[in-house]
Amino acid sequence: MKSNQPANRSRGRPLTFDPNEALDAAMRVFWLKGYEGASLSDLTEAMGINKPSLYARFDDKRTLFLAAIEHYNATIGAPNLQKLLEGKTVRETISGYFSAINAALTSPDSPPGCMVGSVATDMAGRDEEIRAQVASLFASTEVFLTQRFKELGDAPIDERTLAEIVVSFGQSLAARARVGATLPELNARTDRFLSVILGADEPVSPD
Amino acid sequence: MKSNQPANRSRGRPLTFDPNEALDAAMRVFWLKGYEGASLSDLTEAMGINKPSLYARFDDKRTLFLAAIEHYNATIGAPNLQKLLEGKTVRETISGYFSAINAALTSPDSPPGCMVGSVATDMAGRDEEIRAQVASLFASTEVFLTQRFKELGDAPIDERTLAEIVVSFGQSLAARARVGATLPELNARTDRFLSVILGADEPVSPD
DNA sequence: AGCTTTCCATACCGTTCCGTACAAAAATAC
DNA sequence: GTATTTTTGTACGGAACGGTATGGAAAGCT
Repeated sequence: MKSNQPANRSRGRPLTFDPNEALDAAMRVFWLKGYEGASLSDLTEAMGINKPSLYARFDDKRTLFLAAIEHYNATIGAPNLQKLLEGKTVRETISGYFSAINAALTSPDSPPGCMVGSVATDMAGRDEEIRAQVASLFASTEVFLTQRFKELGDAPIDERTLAEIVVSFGQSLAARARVGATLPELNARTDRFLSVILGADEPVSPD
Repeated sequence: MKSNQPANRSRGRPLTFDPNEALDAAMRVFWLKGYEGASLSDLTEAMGINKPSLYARFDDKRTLFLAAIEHYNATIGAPNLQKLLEGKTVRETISGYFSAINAALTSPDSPPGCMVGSVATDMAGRDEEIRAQVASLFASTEVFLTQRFKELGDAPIDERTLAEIVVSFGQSLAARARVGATLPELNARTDRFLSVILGADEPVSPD
């Protein structure tokens, strides 16, 4: 991983922007417009910087995209996964997980759907490094869920299979959100799914 | 729908290309490269025509993309749906359906994954007409499965819910194929899914 | 044949693309 | 204060972008 850091960070003209905020803005542009659909003008405008600053900090457009995927995982994917630690039963855990990702997928503050599940997965078809990165994210998500289900101990079926099915359903929710499904629709779909997988119980949506 | 047909098709210089084959070639370019990632040069080269011919027959790039989605549905999506008519039980039907789409998703003759589920769904986030078109395809697929399950009569759960879950799982298979999953991997995932949804029985994969 | 219709190939249009050169600006170091 | 380091804004390249004008080529019609 090539580093673009200066030799002495304390000297020289200070940055006029927060690199993390700029990366967050870039992530949202890619999330909405896709990789090729996001122009450098789109990016620099949203990031509030000029092109030389972008290149000095993030090398080039493709490297910035890779960083944006990591940033998405760090700021959105991982926090959703942390919801898995709250429930005390498999049902509570899965329900809380879906509740969190459904809200994220339909947040009015963000582009629709999942950046990894739609934009990066599309891009995975034509870029080997991104393909491997996204495949790794999918796989590690399933590993994480499998581990959590085993810790909880009350899964009605094989934990890995349950994790596969839960992650798979989550991916389909992302696709639905991308094509316009609302939060209540996603929650209703989730409730029906849970009823089939785990048997009838309290729904995700409180109404 | 604006038509670009000539007034008298029998007169004048004949076409030197098959419009349907050209559309098929364009579909594959979009399928691999995405909408913005597919340049007119990419398209015309794959279609074997020049730009004026493309514009005379398909209006412009975006209209060609819409036509490519329809072509995908007609040549790949619909034939897979027809597999639903072959089985005599819900299990046979679902198993045959997944067997067909898993093969399509990993065909060495095509780009990986599903054009609608990856490329068009990504694009749906930034183009209202495409969003509506893809949402309609998703919805009608679920309607078709629901109807078929009701005809078969042996669904163990509510037919619409089963259709939702089956289509959702199919979408996740498409995402997995896009990021590199092989046919055996998809079939294995499918077998585990079917065991949970419908109970243990013969697997999709014969080995 | 000559006319009309349609299509093809080249060449071109203005714009936007990604990326960079350059010099002024703003900070620390001495 | 002067030198050094780093970032900033502007301005610019060469290439590729989506799209089109134009003139010739290839067919049917009369």
